Amino acid sequence: MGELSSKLEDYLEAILVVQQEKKVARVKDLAEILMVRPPTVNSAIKKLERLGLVEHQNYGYISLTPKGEEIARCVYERHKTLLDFLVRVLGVDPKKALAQACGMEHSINEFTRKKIQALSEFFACKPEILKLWHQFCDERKKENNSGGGGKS
Amino acid sequence: MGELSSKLEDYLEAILVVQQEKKVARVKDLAEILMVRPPTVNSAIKKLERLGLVEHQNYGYISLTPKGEEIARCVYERHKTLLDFLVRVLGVDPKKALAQACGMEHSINEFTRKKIQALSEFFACKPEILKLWHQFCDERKKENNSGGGGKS
DNA sequence: TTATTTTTTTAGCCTAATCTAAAAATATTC
DNA sequence: GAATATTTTTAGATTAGGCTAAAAAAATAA
Repeated sequence: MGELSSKLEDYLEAILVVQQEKKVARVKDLAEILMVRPPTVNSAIKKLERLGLVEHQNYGYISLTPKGEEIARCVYERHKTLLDFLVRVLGVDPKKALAQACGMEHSINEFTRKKIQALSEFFACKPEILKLWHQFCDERKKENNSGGGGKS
Repeated sequence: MGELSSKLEDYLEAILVVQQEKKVARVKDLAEILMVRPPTVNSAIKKLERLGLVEHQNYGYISLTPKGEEIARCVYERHKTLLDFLVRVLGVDPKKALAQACGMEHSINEFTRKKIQALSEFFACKPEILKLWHQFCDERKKENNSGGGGKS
């Protein structure tokens, strides 16, 4: 009855993502995007079935129950919000941002997610402020590059 | 030779924090702040010892090696940066922010940490912009409160 | 339709991280 | 300094999440 683990959240999210791309999700697809072996997917799916979050008959497709889909969507929203913030506001390299968003997406609550999304939109709506923010970063970079040039 | 798990990072960070508060860290202290039982601390400490990150003689105090302290400081910096950002920029309740920072602190790299810190400082340095950001949030809140008053 | 390939499942093993119960060491109190 | 209390350690169990190897089912090709 406790909280769903972040691993199981990952499986739900992956089912949602695969469904969006290929209509239906299979064990193989989940194994690929989560980078685990098929038997690992199998046992995770069984757990999620017991929890009433996915449906799956043997050798068949995997689908989300309404409750499972709700959770999957929450995780996915957090993922998108964080990725967007990292890339667009903080200027993190998209590949590196992806890994970091995947890590963080299990830790934030809905209040925080909304605030982060609002912050991304704040900068998107106010190009002058976005510019000031970039200038602020550039100045700091310069400061760090001066200071300690060569070896002692 | 792979990466340190986030659990083991937590132990290193906790040793650092306890040392700051009480000069020396003991099993009991770590068990308390990490909310686990003493035998759990014991086996974690043994692993960290094998990895050359802590020093500990039986029934004695626990201390960080230089390498362990370096990692502990990195984790702690990420923790502080995230907590500050959540509370001061996003306005998250400090208690809730703590739990979320503890979750996220294992996922971000140094580039991201610096950027988040810079963003907190950007708002701290520019009170007019901070005000605009708060206004932006307030307006969104109003929009959400209007829209869909009662039940259909 | 039979043979081959692919996918999924089962069975069994492993590691990390936790726990409880009890033993051992250390610290405190009388 | 002996008795008591606290802390740490050991021993052994449990759970989550991963793996490999092999069996079973389904899909594809001949």
